[in-house]
Amino acid sequence: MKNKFLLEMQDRGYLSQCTDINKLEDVCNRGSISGYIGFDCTARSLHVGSLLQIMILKLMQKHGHRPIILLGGGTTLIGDPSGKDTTRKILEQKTIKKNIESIKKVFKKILDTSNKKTLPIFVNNADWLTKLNYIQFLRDVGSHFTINKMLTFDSVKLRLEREQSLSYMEFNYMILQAYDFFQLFKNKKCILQIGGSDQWGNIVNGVELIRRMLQKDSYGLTSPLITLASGAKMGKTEKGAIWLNEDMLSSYDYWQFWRNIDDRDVEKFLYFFTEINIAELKKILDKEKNINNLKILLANEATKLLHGNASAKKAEQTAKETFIKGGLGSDLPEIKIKLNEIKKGVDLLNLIVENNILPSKSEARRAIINRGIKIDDLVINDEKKVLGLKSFNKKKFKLSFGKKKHYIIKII
RNA sequence: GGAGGGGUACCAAAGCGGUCAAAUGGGGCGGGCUGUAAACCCGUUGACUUCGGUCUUCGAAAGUUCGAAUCUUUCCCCCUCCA
Repeated sequence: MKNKFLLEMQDRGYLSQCTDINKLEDVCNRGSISGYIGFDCTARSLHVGSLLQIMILKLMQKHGHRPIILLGGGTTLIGDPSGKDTTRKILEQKTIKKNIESIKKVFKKILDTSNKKTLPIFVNNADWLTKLNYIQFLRDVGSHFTINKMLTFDSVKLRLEREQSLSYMEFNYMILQAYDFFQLFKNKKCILQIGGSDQWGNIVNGVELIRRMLQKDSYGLTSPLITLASGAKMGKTEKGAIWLNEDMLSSYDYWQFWRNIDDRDVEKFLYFFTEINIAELKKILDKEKNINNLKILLANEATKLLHGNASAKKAEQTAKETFIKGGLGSDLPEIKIKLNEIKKGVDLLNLIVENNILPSKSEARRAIINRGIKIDDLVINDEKKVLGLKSFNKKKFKLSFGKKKHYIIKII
């Protein structure tokens, strides 16, 4: 492979399958192309599970191509059955609109918005999908799909095999996604669709639809599904989802997420989620044998991409202060208590719950019983502890829950 | 439309009149070991509590009973087979 863009895709491990890699290479060699990736709008923020896709868009820019971000305002109304066991709840249009606005922020942060040639384009498929005329659509588009074939796609097949119901609504998802590609091909000269490997079927459908309706070539390519060494899904734990929007997860917590990656995933993630060029990265990996330094590098680089260099450095500094020196880093979440309140005495359980350190008093109590709550590194044994002025003589102290969650308590 | 099976905590799954805030496994959280890792070990996992208890929970509602996740009725939802 000679095309620089595709070569780097491959070297970084972004490449899984392509509908026609040789032809795509020819097209890329001839000049700048536009390619799109679709994103779900089911939440106010994307999480790290979508980060690889964003990295690919960024890589396109690096090599002079234009990324198109399709925010699935229309398809989110339906719900993609790929990889889902059950129908998910249907969102209201209003919510989806809000989600889209919120999600856009992250793209604007990560992607390059200064170069006109590769300026990202945002599209919302609600713009065309919600205007479709059912009969017309069935005739124009539906006629190109056979049920026989649709039944063979994994997204459908798996559901049926597992004897899980699949609504007619969801069954149509793949047609709508194919139609999205068709629209973008026609109106934005978008010749490439990229997606996770679970999207392969949907992407191929789009390529075929374009061929049938316009007799034109388009291309699809997928990135591998990220597998964690632990077997868990990337960033998908219900409780601690790693959100990309800063109002949902602070840059410090984001940095911590990368710092705490499984040893076995570190090298792979350095290729995936940093912009360090490959030759240099290889050198670093060759030289640096201390896995913890590599994790710090990963955390810094990944945080830099999303929150900027200053935030990354601040997070690193805070981590150093907190974990190495056992002190107080400035980036730790701050809890303020008024002087006259502390004079009256502040109930520790209430303090923990009111500041969302734990969701209920019962859990807070349990944490104390399990020796999980510390003040200035001293284990609290008394679940009825009331903090008064005598408890300490500084203006600031550290409240810790477990080994990793620390808070600054500040008296004002 | 007909026949049957089923809906239990974050998930899976047991319980089928009191000893059930509900076995067990997974996940989560905390502790130990370590390197802010993994593996392993231990604890914990509805809420409130003056730590005596109290309140809410087994698809929904109503009922039987001293007492219901467990029995009855109606309703809602899911699955299988037949039409």
